[in-house]
Amino acid sequence: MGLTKSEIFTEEQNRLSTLLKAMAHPARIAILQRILASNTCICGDLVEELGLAQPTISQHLKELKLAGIIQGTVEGVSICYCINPVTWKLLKDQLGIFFESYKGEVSCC
Amino acid sequence: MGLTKSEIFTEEQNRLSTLLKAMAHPARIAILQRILASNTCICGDLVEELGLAQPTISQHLKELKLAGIIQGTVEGVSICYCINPVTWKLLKDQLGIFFESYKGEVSCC
DNA sequence: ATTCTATATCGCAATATTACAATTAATATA
DNA sequence: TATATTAATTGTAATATTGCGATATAGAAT
Repeated sequence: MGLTKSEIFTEEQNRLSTLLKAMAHPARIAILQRILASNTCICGDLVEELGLAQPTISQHLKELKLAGIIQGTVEGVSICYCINPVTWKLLKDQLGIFFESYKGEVSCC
Repeated sequence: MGLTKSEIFTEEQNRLSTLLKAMAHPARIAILQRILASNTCICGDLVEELGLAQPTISQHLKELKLAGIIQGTVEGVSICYCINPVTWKLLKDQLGIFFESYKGEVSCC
């Protein structure tokens, strides 16, 4: 049916998977890396640097913004994007807990 | 076109996004949480506990296995799944670096 | 006001994902 | 061997994602 049954999962599971999905594309990873590298925000540069058409970049930015991972403000003619610190911390913490909770070595397989 | 242009991205970007995509579904988050909770592996239990049909669960397990996040071995009639420690560490470290690299507060937007 | 520049939006085609019923495969047990 | 039991596979319908050309929008500069 192509439609995720979100009703049967917890809020936490849905929230985390939504955030991961927003990051789960090489172009969006690249965009985030670019933002992380220059801390200061960018935008039109991405089109040249990534090698994807402008509408495609715009769409990826929209998805990241929709998920709350980045935020953008008008900066004259161009638009300045940067990390949304709140979501970033939330995701970082939640992933931290998630990955830390594996205490390997009890191995069964 | 519905087809990601992997050629234009780095190995690292593709690898990371593939792993994130494998995790980016509430059912697969739930499966991982279940495995993390009982360290020892499970399988048929998931069908009852998650409320998804058996083929659906099987498909999600296959995706996690394909990405290398979990591994499974035959255990009599049932199959035992558990975390793949190598990939787990790799993903944990890479995400750690990624999220740590944001030193907020320089704020621009 | 007109024009330029930078982004966003729309619409579409190609492909991918999600979910499941039906079936098959594989192993255990009677 | 026949029969459960468990999980994988196949096929299919519904929906989502990716990418881009064409177009629209908004602000700056002339």
